[in-house]
Amino acid sequence: MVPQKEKSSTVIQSVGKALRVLEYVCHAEKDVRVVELSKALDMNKATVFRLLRTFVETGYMEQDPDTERYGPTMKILSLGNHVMNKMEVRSLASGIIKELCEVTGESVHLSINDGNMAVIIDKVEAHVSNMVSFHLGRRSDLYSTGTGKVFLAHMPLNEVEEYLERTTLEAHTAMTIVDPVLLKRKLDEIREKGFAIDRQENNTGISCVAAPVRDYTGRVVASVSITGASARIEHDIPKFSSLILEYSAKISFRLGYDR
Amino acid sequence: MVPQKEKSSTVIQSVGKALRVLEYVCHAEKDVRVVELSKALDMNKATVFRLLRTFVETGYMEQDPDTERYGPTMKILSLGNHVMNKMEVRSLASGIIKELCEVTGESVHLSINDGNMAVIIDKVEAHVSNMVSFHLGRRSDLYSTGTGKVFLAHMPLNEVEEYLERTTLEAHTAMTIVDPVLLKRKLDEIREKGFAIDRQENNTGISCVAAPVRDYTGRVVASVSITGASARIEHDIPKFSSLILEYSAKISFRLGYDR
DNA sequence: TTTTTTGTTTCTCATTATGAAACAATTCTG
DNA sequence: CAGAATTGTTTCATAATGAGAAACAAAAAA
Repeated sequence: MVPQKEKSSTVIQSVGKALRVLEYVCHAEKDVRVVELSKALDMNKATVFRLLRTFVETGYMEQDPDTERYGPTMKILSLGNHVMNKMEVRSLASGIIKELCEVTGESVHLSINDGNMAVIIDKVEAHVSNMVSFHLGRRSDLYSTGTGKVFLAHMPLNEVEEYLERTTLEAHTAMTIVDPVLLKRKLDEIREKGFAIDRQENNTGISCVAAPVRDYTGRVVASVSITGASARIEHDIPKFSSLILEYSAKISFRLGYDR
Repeated sequence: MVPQKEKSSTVIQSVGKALRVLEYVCHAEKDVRVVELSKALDMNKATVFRLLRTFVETGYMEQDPDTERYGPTMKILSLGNHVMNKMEVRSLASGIIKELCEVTGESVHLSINDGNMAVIIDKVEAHVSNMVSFHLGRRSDLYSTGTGKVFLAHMPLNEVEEYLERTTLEAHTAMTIVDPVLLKRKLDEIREKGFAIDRQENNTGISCVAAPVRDYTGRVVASVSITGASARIEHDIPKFSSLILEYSAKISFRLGYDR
C-alpha cells in the first residue's frame, strides 16, 4: 500500500496497526465501534475487527454487551504504573516535594521529559480551596509550561533548534510564547537565573515556577514546579523562586549531584 | 508451534506476542535485553528483536544507547491516563471523597473492579503525619482488601465460586483470610451491614473501611474506602463505618441510584 | 588467544494477516 | 412499516508478511 517511511526495515506492521487502534480507543471520548475505527484509521473493517478481538482476548479492551462498542480496560493502567514506580527520581523526591507543598501551600508537580513532552510523574496536592492540580501522566508541551521550558533551557542548542523546527508554537492561551526568537531569549534567562516562570502560558489563570533536578552526572533528569492560581503565584515570585531553587537542589543532592 | 487455545479463531498472533513483550518490559525490574526476552517468553531471537524495534519506532520503548537494553517510555502512561480520566464515576465522586477525607482526616481511595483485581482510580491523601496512601493504578487482590471484598460481596454467587476456584488465597499478612468458607461468611456479613472492614489483611499496620458505590441500575460500579494506620482505624470502627456508608451513598446518589 | 554469547541482518518459505465480498442483524428513513 | 442503508461478523482465496534458521559481526568471557 502506502510505502511506509523508507526506514521501515524491521518493523512489524500488524503490531503498528494494533498500537494505532489501542491509542485511538484510549483517547476516544466514548467507546468505539468497528466502522468508526475503520474510517478514522483508514483500515479495513475486518482488520480492525480482528485487532479489537485480539485486545479483548488479551484483556486490554472489553466489549460493552449492550452497545457492542469496544472500550479500554484498566489493564493498561497497570503497565504504566509499573513503569512509573521504577523511576528512582520519583521515590527519592517524594518526601521533599511533600515538604515543599506544605511550606508553600501550593501544589507541587514532578515531571520528566519524554519525547519532547513534559510528563507529570508525581505530585502533591495543596489543600487550599482554589488549588490547582494536574493528574499524573499528564503530557504538556515543553514551550508553554514552566517545567517544559526548564528542559528546553538545558538541552544542547542544536536539539533545541531541531525541536523548534518540527514544532509549531501554538498559542494555548493569550500568554503563550509563540515567537521562537523570544522563546530562546527566555531560555537564556532560565539558564541564568536557574528557574523558569510560566505566566498563564499553558492554562489561563494558572501559573507556575519551576526548576531543574539533576543527577550525579549533572544531567537534568526532572523538573519540579510550584503550581497555583496565577494571582497567588505571580504575587510573590521572589518567595516562590527562592523556594523552588532550594528544594530542587535538595532533590538533586539526593540524586548525587554536588555543587 | 504450540496450538493456542482452541478458540483462537480471529486473534492476531503477532499482536498477542507483541503485548506479551510489552508486559514483560513494563514489569521488568531493569531494562531488558533481546535474549532475556527470547528465553523468558520462549520466542525466537529475531522475532523479539523485530517486536522491540517496532515498539521503539512507535515510541513505546527506547533503547539505552550505552547498555543497548530496551526499556519502556512514558508514552504508556498517557494511554492509561486517558482511560482513567474518562471514567464518570471518578469525576462525580471527586468532590465527595475530598470532603470525606477532610471529615475523617484519613486518606480516601476510590477503586473499581478490573478483571478481579481492585484498581485504585482516584484518591485523596490525608495530611496527618503517619498517613497511608496508595498510588493511582495500584492493583490489589479482591479477597485481601476492604474495597475488594465489597466487590466480591456484591457479585453473583456463581461468579464468586468461579473466582475462588481459580484463585489461591495467599496470606499477604498474618491477618489475610485464607479460608474460602470463612471468606464467604465475611461476604454475607458485608452484604448485610453494607460495609467491609480490612484489618491488616493486605498490609500489616494498615486497615480500612469500605463501602460500595452503585449506579442508576443498582450495579456496584466502584468502592470507596477510608484507609489509615490500623491503630486509628480500628479504634473507632463505628464512626468510620457510618461515615463510609453516608459518603458512598452520596456518590451513588450522584450516579442516579435512589433508595 | 579461542570460545561463547550477544545483537543484528539476510534469506527463504509457509504461515498468516489481509481485503473483498457475502452474510445476517440492526438501524435509519421515507 | 417497508425498504434502504449501515452495521458487526464470517468466509475465502491470495499474496504479502512475519517467522525461523542460519550467518554475521561485535563484544564478552574463558
